[in-house]
Amino acid sequence: MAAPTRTPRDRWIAAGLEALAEGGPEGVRIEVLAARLGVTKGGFYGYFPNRAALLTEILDAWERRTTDDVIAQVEEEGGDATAKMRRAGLLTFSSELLPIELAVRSWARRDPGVAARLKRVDNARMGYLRTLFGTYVDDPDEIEARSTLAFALAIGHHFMAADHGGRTEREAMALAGEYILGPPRR
Amino acid sequence: MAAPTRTPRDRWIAAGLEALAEGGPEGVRIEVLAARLGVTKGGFYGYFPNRAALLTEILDAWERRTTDDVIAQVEEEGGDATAKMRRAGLLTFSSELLPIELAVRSWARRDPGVAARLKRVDNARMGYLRTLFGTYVDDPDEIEARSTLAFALAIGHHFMAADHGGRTEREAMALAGEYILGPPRR
DNA sequence: GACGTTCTATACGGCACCGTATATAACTGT
DNA sequence: ACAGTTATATACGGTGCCGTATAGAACGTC
Repeated sequence: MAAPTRTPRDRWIAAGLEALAEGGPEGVRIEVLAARLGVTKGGFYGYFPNRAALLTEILDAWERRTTDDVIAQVEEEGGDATAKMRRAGLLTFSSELLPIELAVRSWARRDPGVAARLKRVDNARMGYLRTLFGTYVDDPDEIEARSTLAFALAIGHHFMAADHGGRTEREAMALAGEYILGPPRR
Repeated sequence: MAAPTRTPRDRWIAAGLEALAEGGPEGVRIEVLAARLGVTKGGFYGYFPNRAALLTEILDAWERRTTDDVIAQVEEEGGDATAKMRRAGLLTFSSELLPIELAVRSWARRDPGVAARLKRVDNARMGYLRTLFGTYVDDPDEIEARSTLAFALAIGHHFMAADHGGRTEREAMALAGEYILGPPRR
């Protein structure tokens, strides 16, 4: 009853996510995506009213993947709080999701809508962190300090360009991670 | 002997720095800068061969300000290591320099030349941090851990969107800072 | 195999910006 | 005043992209 859909909605969004990861929101150009999909933009405007709508759906897709999908996978695996934590971190900062995450974070500094989204996501993650630290740290101030540091480390080191004096970045991160996750001081 | 230079080189660079702070490198558009300077782009191409040259000089200016200028000001004030440290941090993350810094950091993820510059700057800063921590921490691993965490916190928290459970961001940062700068554990 | 339906290609007008070429204005030393 | 010099304005062609309008191609149904 119709021509076969060569390039459905999802493919545009997937291509958009890739472009976002590589070039930020400015890199998401409809004609460029079309070329990459081996298609012209003809079909695009059947699914989306305009470029802004695509960007919104790209963010929707990312938000879902980096929250619900991650949680679902983590809960499926099970394990204690620390194990879940580690797993959530690995999934969230996987090579697939990380570049998108960093692009969104930069984008949020210039777009209030994106900032609001990111706030939702970050608050959920910080809540998770506080819960975890709460299982072996009593002082609420220390819980907040450690959660903030852990989060800032996880995000911040991707924006840092420094070497680590003979150590690999991996080693330095392990040292810093241990320092912040270690047993309570007091 | 000539018409008065209404818009010298430096003004183009200054306007470029502002535009970079507000909109990233994509926001540095010659015709837009000209309009903001109340001028057309006519004069621009007398000073710069093209847009790329302006971007390079913008980075030059930023690099100088955020390294040499900061160091000079810090050294002029004097004081002990901790005082110098604090002062350097305040200057580096001043409301004037901070937005540029964050824009450059995002930019560096997509441009190898910018990444190389940022690496120079970050290495200098990390060296400074290690020296400071070295004055009251002995274990080299702990020095590296603390330096990495302090740096990641300083940068990372500007890319975070989370609230801090009743606390202001300032309070949370103070807690985290104290935790990482405090006396040695062992 | 003609039909309507759905996806895609093509062609277009418009906008924002780049970089060049050329003209005009503003000033200074003589 | 005038010429020489320099900063700026204006006008232009080119590019990359957006969004629309329209035509054609591919397919299931009858």
